[in-house]
Amino acid sequence: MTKRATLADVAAAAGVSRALVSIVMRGAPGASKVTRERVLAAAASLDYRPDTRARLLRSARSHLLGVVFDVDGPFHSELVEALYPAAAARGFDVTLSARGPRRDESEAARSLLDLGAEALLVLAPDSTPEALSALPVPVVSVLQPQSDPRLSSAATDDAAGIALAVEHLRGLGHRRIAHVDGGRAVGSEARRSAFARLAADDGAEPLVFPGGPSETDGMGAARTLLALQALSSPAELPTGVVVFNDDAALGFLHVLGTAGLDIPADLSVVGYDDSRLAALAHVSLTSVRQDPDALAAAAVDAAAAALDGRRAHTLVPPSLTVRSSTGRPTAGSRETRGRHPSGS
Amino acid sequence: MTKRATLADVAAAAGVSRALVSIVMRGAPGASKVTRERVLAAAASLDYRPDTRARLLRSARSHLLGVVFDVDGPFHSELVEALYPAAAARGFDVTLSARGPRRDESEAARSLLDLGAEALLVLAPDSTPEALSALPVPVVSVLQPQSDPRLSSAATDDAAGIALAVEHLRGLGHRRIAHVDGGRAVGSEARRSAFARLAADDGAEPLVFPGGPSETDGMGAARTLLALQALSSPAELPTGVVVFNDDAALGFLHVLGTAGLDIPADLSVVGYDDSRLAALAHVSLTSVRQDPDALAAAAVDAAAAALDGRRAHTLVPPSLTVRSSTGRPTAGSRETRGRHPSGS
DNA sequence: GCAATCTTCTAGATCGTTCTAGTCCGCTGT
DNA sequence: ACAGCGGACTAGAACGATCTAGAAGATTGC
Repeated sequence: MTKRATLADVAAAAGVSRALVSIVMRGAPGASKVTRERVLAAAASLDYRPDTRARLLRSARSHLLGVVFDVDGPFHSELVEALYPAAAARGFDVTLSARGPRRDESEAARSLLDLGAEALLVLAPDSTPEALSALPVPVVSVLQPQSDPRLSSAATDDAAGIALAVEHLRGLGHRRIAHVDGGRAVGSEARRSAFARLAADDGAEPLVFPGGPSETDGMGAARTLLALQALSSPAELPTGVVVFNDDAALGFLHVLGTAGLDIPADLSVVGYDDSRLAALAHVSLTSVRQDPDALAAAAVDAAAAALDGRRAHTLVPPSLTVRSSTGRPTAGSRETRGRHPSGS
Repeated sequence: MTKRATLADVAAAAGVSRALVSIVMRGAPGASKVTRERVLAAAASLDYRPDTRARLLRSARSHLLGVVFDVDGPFHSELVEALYPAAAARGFDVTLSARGPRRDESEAARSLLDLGAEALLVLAPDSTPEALSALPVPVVSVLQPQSDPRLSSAATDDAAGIALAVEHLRGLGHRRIAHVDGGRAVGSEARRSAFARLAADDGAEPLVFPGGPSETDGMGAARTLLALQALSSPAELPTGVVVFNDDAALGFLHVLGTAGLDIPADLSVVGYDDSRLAALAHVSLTSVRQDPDALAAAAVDAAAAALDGRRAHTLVPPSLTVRSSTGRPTAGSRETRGRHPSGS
């Protein structure tokens, strides 16, 4: 377990000063081509790696991005992984801090600041814009758009995502399309109002069921739908549903499945996030997919811009992953089999 | 955006030297009670927080633990969250680095070393023991037991976990119990041999289906079982199955469910990890639960011991979360309904 | 031929801590 | 009375990098 090499070691090996080695390692101007190569060779032979701690301590710019994420937030894992190459490509390092039931956002943020992060990327922040902008470094709200001029943001265009889902269903022939919303969850309002706008464009009354971000919320919405089904005429019932996210969609599907509905023959369901869950064979949920690489690039760019004093608010277009929870509506299929078939 | 306070600021405010403030902040001996309180009051009024970078740079012991985890590894998220309080209780800070399809273990480890981590906790390492022990700091293998004397480890007692599952099934009245193994996945060998030992104790031939860690692997094992079912007499078929992990169990359940089997009437299934998946209402899988707090505490203790030159190898007992994928065997239920009922 | 300029390089200060090696002071024991 | 001791405190070096200011040598301008 030998000690790691320092700038001074490399300098001695190459026969130059420490300052010059620093210049070469940073790729800064001020070194001739030949010495540059000599220094790099010496560094390589000593297996030199700059010490992040010392670099952070001294330099005004630390080039370290702090990322606050949820340990099991939907889509967070894909995004975190995409952030590493995106940051590296722009000359940043990345350090992570997890938020969770036992560790809140401000605590996670503080520990990143102590490590010297010069900007923070907060994935789906749950603090207020005031609290975020009070931090002593620029903050980028990722996955949640922000209008606050003191913050930056990089998020998916939720209106476009809802539109993709609705247009997919319309293209399949669905005419009555409902939305199960996200309650008071982050992003719920944007998706709900986008849905309402689309329905209005079509001249229809928007059909929105109250929901939420969790499986349980989806199950509640499904029970509401079943109750409605017992009262209304089939022509008024939706044949396609866009659910707030995959978790809720899963609960929604579960209740309808045990009630005997056939998916997608009786009802087409679209989720949101294209999470691991949606891809399971057992679930196979058509879902709106957010683009992790584009979001990561936009987030890092926003951080870089914020460090130069400019605020950026980027919206990234989503795509749609079609699986087997959506299909053409089969008119009247429910009547032929009775309203509450007791599937077992 | 005012600059953050330093030791010197606190020292000036309290009318003492920087060194004494340092002593007080670290809780080190060498300060009288009255000045200690005066310094703490000054620090609080200035909202002083020690700068991790400078502290790391100067002190031999950095008290920083680096954690390498999988962005979507089963159980990793729970464990990561449990690590924060466990480390804090022992005077360590935690910093994370994600491993994933696009970022390998050694790269993740290197970035932690550059930040000054004095020991590494690697969750379910995929490098060889040689590679891990070649790192210049102590390494703790978490979730995977190690026999290598150069490493430490903190893992769940897989033999006990398999025993819990098997005994649960036996207690329900199951006599023929099978295992779907994890193929070449981490931990598969331990669980398979534990299962074989239990079967041998019972005087039975161990019934092991080749599987793997993924949903697809579980689906394959289920098809093997269905093929066997078409050939054998019912008395020879298993009524209970212990699957390598929850992901595989999910695929296993999916194929059997679409083939018309009733779970748990026809077959009881136990998973492993008690992941978020298992808890979904849609799945409701009985599963072996690993204890995140106990594992986190053992892992941090192992790191602390390793820093003192001692190696520790801890096994933590698991528990069983019983859900609705297991129940009493209903003798002959399959015969009365035919072998391949076409459920829909 | 001499000053001005550019390029290449270096010495030394600096970031905010911790650590080492003291100083100062009051107390004790003989 | 004086060495010895331990508790409270401090000055200044150190950690490993970056940054500022400036020196040495080559090149250019007039």
